[in-house]
Amino acid sequence: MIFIIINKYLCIEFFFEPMRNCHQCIVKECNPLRTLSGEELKCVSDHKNELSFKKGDVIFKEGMILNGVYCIKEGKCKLTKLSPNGKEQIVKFIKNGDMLGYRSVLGEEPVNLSVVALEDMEACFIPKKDIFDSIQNNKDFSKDMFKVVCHDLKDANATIANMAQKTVRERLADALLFLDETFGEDEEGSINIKLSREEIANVIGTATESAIRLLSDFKKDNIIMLTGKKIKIQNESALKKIGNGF
Amino acid sequence: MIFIIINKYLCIEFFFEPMRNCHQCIVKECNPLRTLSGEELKCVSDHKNELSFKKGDVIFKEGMILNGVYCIKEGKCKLTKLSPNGKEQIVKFIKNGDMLGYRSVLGEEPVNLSVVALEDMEACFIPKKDIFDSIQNNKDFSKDMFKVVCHDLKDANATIANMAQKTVRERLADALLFLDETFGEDEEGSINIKLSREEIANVIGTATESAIRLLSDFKKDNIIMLTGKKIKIQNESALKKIGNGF
DNA sequence: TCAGATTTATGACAAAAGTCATAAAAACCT
DNA sequence: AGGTTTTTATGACTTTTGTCATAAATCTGA
Repeated sequence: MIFIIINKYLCIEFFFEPMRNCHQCIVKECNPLRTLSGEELKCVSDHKNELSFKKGDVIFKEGMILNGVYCIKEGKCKLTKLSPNGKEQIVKFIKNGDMLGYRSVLGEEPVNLSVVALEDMEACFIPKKDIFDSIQNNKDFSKDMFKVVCHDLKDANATIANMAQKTVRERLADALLFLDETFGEDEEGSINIKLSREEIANVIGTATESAIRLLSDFKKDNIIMLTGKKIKIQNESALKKIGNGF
Repeated sequence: MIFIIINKYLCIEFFFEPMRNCHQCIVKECNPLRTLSGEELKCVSDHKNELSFKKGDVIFKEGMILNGVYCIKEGKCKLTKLSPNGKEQIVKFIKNGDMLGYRSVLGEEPVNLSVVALEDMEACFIPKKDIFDSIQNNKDFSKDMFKVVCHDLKDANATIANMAQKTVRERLADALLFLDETFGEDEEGSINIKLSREEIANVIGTATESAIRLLSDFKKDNIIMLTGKKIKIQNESALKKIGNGF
């Protein structure tokens, strides 16, 4: 941001947004975009649209038609599905380096999940034409995209089995380990994502009160430490045992 | 099968297996193979391997490496995932016309599900090289494969939400509607697949006794008719209501 | 900084679902 | 056909989970 001072009473805030280009963006190295040639990347870079989202912003909603995919530079978001009974289920988390919206674009179907920013976010919107062009012309990109979707499908199948077969307590243990693994830990060792108890409940598919109660239980047993929304895992192996049904 | 009669005491049963070729196979029209050119199809046809499975046969098992995909000509099978607690979860059903194993092949990962035949089956095994070649050279095939995987992912996400948010009763109602929709009905209007109560329980993720009890309840309420393993839906709209939480 | 709103926490109770036991029915196998 | 095994069905009981109520803690905005 640059301040242009006109006189002692007037000052224009000038938002200087350098048009960043994809070649310098390290985030692309985390996802299939890494396979693009210089030329292909230039296309993407020219057509992309830089976007910012504030915490709580809805990036897209169930039922919408998407005209491209998002490449997440910064921030985290949740992908949720609304049940007929009105409860929301968190199906997946997306963080910097991930792509978003490819399921809908590649499947040529409307979006089946809603996406809400959990923090302030920076992302690039890439028109679907560029994605389809790259899939057609770049064998490695195509392969990588298949790998991403197939990996999602593998995860989803595992989640189905867990949701169906495990108790809420087991699922909570799994979820805490997953969050720790996925988002890492801050300086103090706490899981690097802030979720409300309600959101935690929506990850494991239970009532908010049940999630709260079980977190309190884990705390009592010195398995985790709770400080506001911060959660720190103290006894990882105990959590793993619980997650596996012991 | 041809009987070659040698003399009045000796008769050779000669299994005459005509090498069927893919061009004449109508099953391919049901899946992405439909997009293949005559030349591409010839490759597949030359390299394919015709296989038969008996009811109960294991087609492949969690953890295996697959060297190709299956195109199902006849019969149904279940895709299951084993939980750490030893219970099996039925994640998906496959029937004639469907492909099988593409998640693993396209994702270049070991198989994450076990597949067991629910009836006698006929299938063709297609080496992965042919699949990858077609993906590279045939834009339509590639698009169709993306659509299939993405659609699976969409379904899986919906299932996660249902498993997490719905009661066992609601899930059973959904499952019956799903089975009816997927496998159709026989002459008498019964759902065209035979599953044990245990398998039904493994679809919805509950104890066998709970599934039995709830089926009995539905029967008492004249929502379904039970004759052995045959299930006939008598009141579809009631099931739909239950599935949506009423 | 304080009032109101939201989130977290906990108790009491109800409902849902699992487990164990047992019996009846069906399927299977020589 | 008859005995054996497996599957289905049901009761009794326990555990898990959800719901409602309420209070404490935390956050938010003028």
